Amino acid sequence: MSLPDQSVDFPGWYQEVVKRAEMAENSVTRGAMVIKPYGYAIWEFMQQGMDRRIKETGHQNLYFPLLYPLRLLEKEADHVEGFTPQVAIVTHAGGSKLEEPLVIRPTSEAVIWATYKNWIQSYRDLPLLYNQWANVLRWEMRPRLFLRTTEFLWQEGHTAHETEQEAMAESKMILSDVYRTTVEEDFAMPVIPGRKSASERFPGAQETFTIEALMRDGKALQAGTSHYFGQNFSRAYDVKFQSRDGTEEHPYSTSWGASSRLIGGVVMVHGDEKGLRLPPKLAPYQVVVVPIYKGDQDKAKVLDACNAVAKMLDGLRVKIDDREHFRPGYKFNEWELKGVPVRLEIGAREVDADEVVVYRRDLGEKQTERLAEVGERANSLMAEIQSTLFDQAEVFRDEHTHVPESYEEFNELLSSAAGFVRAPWCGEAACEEKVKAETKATNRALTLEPEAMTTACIVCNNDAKEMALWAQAY
RNA sequence: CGGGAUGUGGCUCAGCUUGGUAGAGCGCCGCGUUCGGGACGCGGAGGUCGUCGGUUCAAAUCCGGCCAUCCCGACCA
Repeated sequence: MSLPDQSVDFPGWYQEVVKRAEMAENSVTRGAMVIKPYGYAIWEFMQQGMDRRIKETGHQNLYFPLLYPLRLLEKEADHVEGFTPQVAIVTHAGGSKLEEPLVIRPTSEAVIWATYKNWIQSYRDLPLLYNQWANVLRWEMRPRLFLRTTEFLWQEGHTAHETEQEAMAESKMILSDVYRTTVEEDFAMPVIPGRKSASERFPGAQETFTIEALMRDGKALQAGTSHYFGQNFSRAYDVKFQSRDGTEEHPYSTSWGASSRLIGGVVMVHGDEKGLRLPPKLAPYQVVVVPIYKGDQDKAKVLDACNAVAKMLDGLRVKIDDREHFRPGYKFNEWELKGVPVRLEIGAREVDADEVVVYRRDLGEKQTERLAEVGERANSLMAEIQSTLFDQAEVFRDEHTHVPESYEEFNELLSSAAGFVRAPWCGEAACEEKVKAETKATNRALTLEPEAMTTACIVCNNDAKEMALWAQAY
């Protein structure tokens, strides 16, 4: 009945929570999951918040096909090299072999740039600020629910710009105004924004920006990435426009994505020994009302009171759990497992006294409230719980961010997945490889803007060029 | 794709060593008693024991092939 201990078996705990909370389960298709209604509802609330911000920053949604010719993927050298190992290819259809194989999109730069070629002739056609919500397929050896599955859901933005400055500004703006705000405000997950080192960059990108979050097991999760491509894709796909000066130029481009993996993140950042703890902004039910009665004489009275209270919670997502075949204690445990932020308990005692028992999942505390004030109280609790979860995660993150003095200490911290480790780096891939081989940890992010360094690389002791954030990662 | 393990009702597993009528807990269905932190009693449904072959009078059990899944490594949102 109880969950595996987080500190003993974190992967087991995660798997159990996701299954028992009815978020998702493994499917008959190896590596691909079934997202169940409770998990999909969380995805929809994430989607709403992010979609709103994408549109507020001037983008429009559109949709490109799931399949596109393999030869398109092959046009950008780094891009194809990066994705080939994970691409599924359709070779047969309509009862015969296809003349030209089609890839199932692992990402859509190829098909989009092959199309943008037709849409861009003049600087007057720019910028193109488009986004799509889609599923993508990347073959996985070792799948894990939400975190790593062969098929996953995401949004991918693809923009084209007149100038380098404009494209660079776009990719940074998305990181801060869409990803960081969505993840921090809606997911209550504090993140560290940064740049990826060359080895961690998206295939084909000149610069990749990231937001990194810390899970409760001390491992990092990349929560969203935004890429600056320069002219890589416009050159590879032969897209040109006539500039204000009349010259012919390749546009500058970006792409950016965040996926259903974030749902795994919310589990691993906020979950505890009782299960999920959902931030109110993502919770399918923000308040659950549990009626408590013995026999039939109290039943009508109590249920009436529950309905009356639910009406006072106008604007909140409320569930009255009036199932008769479960006792209250069972329901308490179930809704705590599912992470519902607030539970109201209403029995004959409360009805007679014009009171309600209020349980908050974030702190695990019960309080008795005046019935007349429960509407107002529930509303203020939503904001309180949202910020408490963020604050708790931030304290955890800060307590698990280390600045080692020596390579020995650095190695020990990373090997034991003690959290984020800040340490100067010379910029050489050889040092990243050594760290990965010895500790399993990778370079998660560099400071958003490069800063002048006067110290030595923690790994090789040569002059440091960057301050880097290191961690084991999902 | 390399190394290790496992396949038995929906789930978790026992039974296999020593071949002989397929079991438990949870879940599910019915009835009743319960109901303020995961209730209990009684009755019931549900399994070609992963698969194909071999040995044997007889195979969940012994032998071999295949398939699948899980864990550990290289890849990844």
